[in-house]
Amino acid sequence: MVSRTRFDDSECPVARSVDAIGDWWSLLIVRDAFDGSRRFGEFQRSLGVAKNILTARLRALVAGGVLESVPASDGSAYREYVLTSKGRALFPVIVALRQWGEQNFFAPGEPHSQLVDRRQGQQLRALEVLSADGRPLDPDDTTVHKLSPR
Amino acid sequence: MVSRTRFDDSECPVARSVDAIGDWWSLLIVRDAFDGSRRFGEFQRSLGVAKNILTARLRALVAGGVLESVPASDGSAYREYVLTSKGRALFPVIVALRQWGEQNFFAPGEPHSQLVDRRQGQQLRALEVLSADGRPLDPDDTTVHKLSPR
DNA sequence: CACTGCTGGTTGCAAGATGAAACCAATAGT
DNA sequence: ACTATTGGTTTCATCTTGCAACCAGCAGTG
Repeated sequence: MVSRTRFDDSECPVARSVDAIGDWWSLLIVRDAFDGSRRFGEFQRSLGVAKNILTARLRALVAGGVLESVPASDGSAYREYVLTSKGRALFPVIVALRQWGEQNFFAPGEPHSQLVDRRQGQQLRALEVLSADGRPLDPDDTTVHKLSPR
Repeated sequence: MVSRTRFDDSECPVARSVDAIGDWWSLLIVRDAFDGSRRFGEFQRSLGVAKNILTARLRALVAGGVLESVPASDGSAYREYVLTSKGRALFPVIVALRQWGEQNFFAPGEPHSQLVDRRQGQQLRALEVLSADGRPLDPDDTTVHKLSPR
């Protein structure tokens, strides 16, 4: 069930990422994990996903090294699912999706959950794609080089 | 088939984004669009996806305002699919996924396609999540506020 | 114009994925 | 000791996916 290369386009890092995450539910699981969810039941109630699906996705995320299963922090005999460092590295992905959603799918003034800096309670700065020397880049300012050697 | 709210968690911008994109194929279509693909056949050859699936995804992306269908630029009677401004705004999402893939799914020195600054041919700077005043933020430095009023 | 191949699809069907619900074992609370 | 909760598994009906065959409209060729 590790399901190699659904997208055989695998010299592209985007395709490998997509393949590693698995599906949309998995991404929402990761989002909830960033937001503090750790237990099976928390994910299930938060997402409203069927339990068999959740089971499969959690297992896949653990197998893929995005989550790991650790003994529960409250001393009970249950287990918890926490982000690995690889999983935490998905932070910019989630933030990018969040900002795209905020900017395109909410009417002005429509309420929505908001990700804020814990220190100051402020909204985050919009992500910027920058060149090596710090210039902001549009899509048109970039090209893809196929198969770059080291 | 506009398929509203597969994820009823829809006060969350991440969920709305995910719902708007549709599925992984759609995301790879968008990636190819950033890389210059415009024609049905280009997407199909590049992705290796079944034609009926590609038809459905292109239609959904057009319906969702991510792509638009315009007369072909080469004077032929065919049509092309180009990113709208909403679609171009997905650039940070694609870049974030690409960087995550590069950093986690390629052995050092393993060749992969690379996104570079067209001006200087350099790799891009890694995306950073920043606070309003420009401090780099870890996941732990942030919290989600539910249902912020404007 | 006739012919031929490409482009951009549609349709039908088999196989796989998904989701709801029932069931269940182990744990925790009382 | 009893009961509720947690974290699943199993079953089954349904939806989605993907392959392959087919096809209509365009484009280039003689």
